[in-house]
Amino acid sequence: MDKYNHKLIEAKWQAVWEKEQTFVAREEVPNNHAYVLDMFPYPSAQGLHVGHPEGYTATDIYSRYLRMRGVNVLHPMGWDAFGLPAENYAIKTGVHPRELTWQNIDNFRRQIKALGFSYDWSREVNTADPSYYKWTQWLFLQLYKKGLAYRQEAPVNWCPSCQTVLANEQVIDGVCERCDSQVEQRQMAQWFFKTTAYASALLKDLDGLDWPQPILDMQRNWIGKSEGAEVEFRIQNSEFRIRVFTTRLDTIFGATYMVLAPEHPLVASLLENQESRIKNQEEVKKYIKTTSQRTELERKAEAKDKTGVRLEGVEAINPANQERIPVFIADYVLTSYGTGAIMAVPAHDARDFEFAKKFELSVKEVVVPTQKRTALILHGTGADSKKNWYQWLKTELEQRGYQVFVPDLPDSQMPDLDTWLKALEPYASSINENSIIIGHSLGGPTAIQFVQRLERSVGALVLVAPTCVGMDWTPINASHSSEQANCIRAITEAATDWRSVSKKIKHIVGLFSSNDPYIPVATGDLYERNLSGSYIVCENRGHFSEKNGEVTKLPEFFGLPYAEFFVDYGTLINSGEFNGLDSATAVKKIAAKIGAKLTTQYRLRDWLISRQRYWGAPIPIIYCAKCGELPAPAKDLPVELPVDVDFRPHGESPLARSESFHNVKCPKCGAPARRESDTMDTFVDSSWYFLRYVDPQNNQEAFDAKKVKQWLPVDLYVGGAEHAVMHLLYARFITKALKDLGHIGFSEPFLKLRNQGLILGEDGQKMSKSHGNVVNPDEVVVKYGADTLRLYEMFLGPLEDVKPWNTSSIIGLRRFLDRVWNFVSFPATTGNPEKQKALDSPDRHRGNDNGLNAMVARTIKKVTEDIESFRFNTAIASLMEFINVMSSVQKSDGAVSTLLILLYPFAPHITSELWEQRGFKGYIWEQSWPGYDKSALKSDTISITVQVNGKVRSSIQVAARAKEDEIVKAARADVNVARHLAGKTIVRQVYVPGRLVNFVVE
RNA sequence: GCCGGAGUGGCGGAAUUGGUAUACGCACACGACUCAAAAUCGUGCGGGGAAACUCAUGAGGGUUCGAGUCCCUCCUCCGGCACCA
Repeated sequence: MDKYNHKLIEAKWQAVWEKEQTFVAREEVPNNHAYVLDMFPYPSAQGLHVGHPEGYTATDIYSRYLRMRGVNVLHPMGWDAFGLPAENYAIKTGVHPRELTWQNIDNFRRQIKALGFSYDWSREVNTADPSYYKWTQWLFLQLYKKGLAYRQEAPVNWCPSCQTVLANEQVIDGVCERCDSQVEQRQMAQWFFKTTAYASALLKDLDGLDWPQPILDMQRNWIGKSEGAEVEFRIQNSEFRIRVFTTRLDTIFGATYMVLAPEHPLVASLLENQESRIKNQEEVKKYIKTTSQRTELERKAEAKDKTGVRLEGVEAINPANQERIPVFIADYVLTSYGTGAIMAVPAHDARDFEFAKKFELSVKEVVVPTQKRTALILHGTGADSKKNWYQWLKTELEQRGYQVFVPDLPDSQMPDLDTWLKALEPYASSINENSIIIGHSLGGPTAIQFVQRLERSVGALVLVAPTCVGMDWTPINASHSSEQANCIRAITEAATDWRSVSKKIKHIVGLFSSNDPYIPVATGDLYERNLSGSYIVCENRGHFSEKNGEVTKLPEFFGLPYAEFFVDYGTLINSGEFNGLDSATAVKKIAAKIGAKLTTQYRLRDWLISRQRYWGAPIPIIYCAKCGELPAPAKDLPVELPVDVDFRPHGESPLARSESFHNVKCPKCGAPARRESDTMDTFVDSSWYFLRYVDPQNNQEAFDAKKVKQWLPVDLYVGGAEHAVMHLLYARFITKALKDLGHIGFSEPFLKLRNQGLILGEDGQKMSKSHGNVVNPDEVVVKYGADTLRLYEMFLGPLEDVKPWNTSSIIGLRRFLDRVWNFVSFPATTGNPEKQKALDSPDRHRGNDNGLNAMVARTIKKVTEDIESFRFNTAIASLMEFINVMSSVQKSDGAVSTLLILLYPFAPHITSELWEQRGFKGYIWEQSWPGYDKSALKSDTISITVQVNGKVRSSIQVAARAKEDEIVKAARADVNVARHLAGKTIVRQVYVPGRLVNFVVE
């Protein structure tokens, strides 16, 4: 028998498959078929890299497996052949994109075929071929007819380097996805597909898809649904109205100002209109000018710093409470979302709060947490302070929805912390993360000690004027009474202990009079914490003052739970008749009362498909001076790309400079007209290619509806997660549009989606030319063979994980195949008695094994389940175990043929060869997938783990049918177990059937 | 900042979904074969300990007879989104 020669074998079987058309999908087979699809590649000049075969191998394994289960599988491959790189390369070198692309495709096809994938090559498609893009243009016209394709002047993302328009999705951090140049804004007439028309369906139908959760999340995020209401605010003394969209109608009573986007048309109207009497016209105009000059990127960079200008003299009327509120323009409000105007509720929105802080606007709290907020007031010593300030504070807080506790602390002149803390114990259960603890004077240090003992954290701690009348805070000396000394010590220690409680307190507020001489004592660490910005210290700046022990004014923010703003839903306050309602109910009732319309907004925008490039499918539209914009007649399709075109970028479409292309007769009146010179985004090509595969040669229609009905939707789609939003969203959109047009009968193209994870370079970085860490699969195929590469890529780890390539590990998979080769090739005369014994021994391998049959059955089960759930790495591991155990024992033909069949989907060449060499009947791919005898899995004896107090002490062999009491008895008899039980009392025993016994002893 | 995902030997990764942590592979060490090397085969391989044992799944708590797996707090890394009202 020869050695395993992968080169000969792989060439041989690939030729057989090609000659016998083994993998051509059969249309005549009525039922039981599956469509298994890979994301087709862009045929780049670099050729295949090792990332491509990862997904292709996964679908190939699955396809071959399904075929052995009798399923008729459609498994096609093609080329996403239009696109910028070929055109950019052409600009640099002068090689025509078509020439380059066709060359690249040949290279890709050769590389892919060398890996032995079971594609039905008779269905290959190429999106850059006129026979394909004819139907891309047809698709465009279908959408056009339905009003789903439209042309509009729009600000577009313009890449000055690529000289083209980019979709929002193609602008990453303000720079071009492909060339990293800074993207500019330009006004241009552009073609759009109306993806927004399907926003709700695109969102809703995600529910029924078997897709990876992260992809579903990203799509939901991208569509960005928000439910809310549209409300009109009147402008005082004027006919103008400001229409706003809000998701928080429940907070409308807290709307203390309004903001319009600077580009909002109403702003221009107000400026023109004398009646509106904007007093600061110049300032407003200047602001509008500066914002318009700033690029998207600059706006984002300065996002933190809110800017804006008040429209002096303009006031809006809050329809909820008729209050007159100021109106601003500010660029933190975007024209492109909602109505381009907002009602600002600083108490319940972070951005509004920031803006309000900067412009010193009032903050009005109207929603509080539904869970009752609690406050604990710890007064200092002396009845006076109790009487004076806390009564008032209590009332204030109660009006803000708090439940206020004022523990009756022993009223002594000097604090006794232990006694105080004891008195506080009953209140501990009422304190949660929404609570405020207020410590006045000596209540401060007490509060700190109290928090320290709490198990939960606290919302806010407010320290009020930690003074103690008549005491001298200089270091303790002889003049202090012992009580005074204790007092000083308590406060100082509490202040020192600050760090230990700081993590349990979300916000800390210190209220001191500015001339308080004792601040440093109690707040040394407080100031330090202030630097990190997580609390506020209000020195007495009008927020609060304490005169003769009497509080005269509370800071405004005192009413808020602990943060500056509260964004959650809750219960309404300060909202007139709606007080006490929960947010959700309030929205409905307020809407009814003020006549607001409940609506839904989406973040999703229409899909801009125009590209001012050559290498794409021309948009089939004709412009006639008389008849206007007309679709190209169907009989004229395809509108072919002219070959002799100067495709160097000039900022207009290269096609515009091709006379032969550009000049055309009007299909309606025959007068001279011109063609649209833009081409379509390549994502249009790829959003319907899965339909073309079922009928790739059809030149009468895009696809035969019957064939589509037979094969679609796609049963399994595998590709990279980088297509999470764009490609997958566009393909879903096109599918829905085609359904509504009556061309197909389903609304979701891909029922089941799986992602392959990125394969990183050996250095753990993304493979790229610049890192010099790209691995070319060709080298691996030459050295180790396609089967080894396929196995290696699958064995690397879970399909969806990101994982680094490691060339030195490949050898392990090759060794495995060598062992398979030897195992099958050499006659089964030399069984190793030791191994045979081990195999028959019941405790081999985690127990449960009574020999060869069980091993075979277990492997069939494992491999089958793993293929079904895409865990190819562990399937291979179990095949390795199988070989390891069996390679030196007597083997039956049955075991050998089973091994070959199980391995075939992963390594089709070597298994096909061994099947033939061994003299088994037919071809291996004609065999059916093995089932297994469930009873073979069962063993006569089982292994039971014995634990004492949860620690493993032994493992015992018992008969599979042994009863609990027998097993327990056997377990206790075990020497090692007995030793751990000796002299102890068993207080409990846990028996998990078939697995373990645990004795709990004392 | 927000939304996802992940942290297990020197490395890639397993773990029946709460039940013997480290399967399988790489690397490494030793042995056999060989004049020798490679290849192959065999043995060993988380830390500590002579052993009994004991400590280990990013950190700290919790639930449980029992936690890599469940809950809470935190740290780190990766991916996506980002003024979306």
